[in-house]
Amino acid sequence: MQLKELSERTGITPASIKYYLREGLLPPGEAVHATRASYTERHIKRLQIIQALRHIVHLNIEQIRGILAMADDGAPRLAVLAQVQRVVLDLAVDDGDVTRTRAGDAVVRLRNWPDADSDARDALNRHIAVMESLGITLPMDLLDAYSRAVDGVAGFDLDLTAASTSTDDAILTAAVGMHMHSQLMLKMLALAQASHAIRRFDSPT
Amino acid sequence: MQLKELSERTGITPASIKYYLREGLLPPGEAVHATRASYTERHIKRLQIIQALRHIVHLNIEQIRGILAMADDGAPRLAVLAQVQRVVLDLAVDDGDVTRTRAGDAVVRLRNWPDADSDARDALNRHIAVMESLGITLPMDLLDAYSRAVDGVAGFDLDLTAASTSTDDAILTAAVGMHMHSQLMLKMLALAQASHAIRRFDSPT
DNA sequence: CCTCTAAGATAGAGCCACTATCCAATGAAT
DNA sequence: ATTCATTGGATAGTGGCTCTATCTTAGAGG
Repeated sequence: MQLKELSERTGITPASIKYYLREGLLPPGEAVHATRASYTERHIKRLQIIQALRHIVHLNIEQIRGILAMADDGAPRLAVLAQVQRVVLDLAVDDGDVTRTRAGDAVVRLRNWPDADSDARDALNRHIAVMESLGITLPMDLLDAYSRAVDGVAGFDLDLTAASTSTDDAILTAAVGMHMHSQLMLKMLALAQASHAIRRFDSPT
Repeated sequence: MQLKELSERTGITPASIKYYLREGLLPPGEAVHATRASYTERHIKRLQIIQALRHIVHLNIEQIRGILAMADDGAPRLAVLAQVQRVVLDLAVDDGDVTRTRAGDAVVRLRNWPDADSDARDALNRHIAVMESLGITLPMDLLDAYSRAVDGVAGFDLDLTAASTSTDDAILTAAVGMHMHSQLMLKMLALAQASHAIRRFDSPT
């Protein structure tokens, strides 16, 4: 198919598609000749992934390019997914001068996780430290409950990504899944807080 | 104190402070006379809140104004905190045409939460529906584990916000707390996934 | 031959959160 | 008394980001 059809089938304007081509997010179509290119179903899928990463997960163009470039360079799937994690966790965040805790390490031991991925563990340690420095204490039994919940879902998510036929699919599943779980937590927390507030202030039993 | 000192003590440029004044995020200082105004500690605190809501929670100016305007209008603290929730949950999100589930209601029953806040419950129902529509299934025992974890922290957070001496403090605690918990979940999930992946692919026991 | 569409290049638009400049007014410092 | 610093108020400009539009050249199919 050519550009126009690609645009119609994805709902993305030709101008935007050209932009994504320029930015290297979308691989060029096969050049039939100098002024005609042909695109495939893979391009449609790729555009859907770009849309999801942009507008659901809220990544910027550069972050998306970094992930997709790895995939296009034929990097092993696990490496690509590690990159997805790194970007979604936003490891570039500057935590400043908080004194680290080792609470994350404790979680790893508690859950009996193999502690190889130091990126994610460091991110967790840093994050817990930041929360503590903000006066949000995290007792071990809370970390226990969180990690237990997350332990269950991780195996399942892994099945999902492993079942993905293409690396592109795996990227989408992983990124959207992480984001959605985090948002789910936000919504549950809100509901829990609202419920507790009602119980505490509205019913002086 | 006057503007210059306010700027020095918060590290925010006078130009930005004027901008926040213009946008109605920061109440004007008490006018000593036509060309001199005096600011108080409250203004310092307010600026810190604005910074946190902007750069940690990533709210935009309009969202911040909506929240702070309620506080300045003397709205009851619970109403202001409900607004904080609404904004952080981003209820404006357009979920489109997913068929709702009642899984959120089930969670409410399971946890024995009083089901008065329909905003948060609707948000949860919608979110679960969106996840299901994306192929992310959420078995009841996962929702059980999530909600159990969150149930514990909600009471504690409520203590924190209740202990806040000012509504401004309560806003800060609530907004930053919600955001931080959600990010914590993201980081734990990443670590769990990494651990599962290692266990599955690196040790073919 | 005429029209459609392509690639490629470049420029412009629109939003957002600042940031800078200019002004008249005015108390404070010397 | 005069100079200086600073204010409120107004207005305009900047920089980053994601598109969006225009223009050119060129080939293909009807």
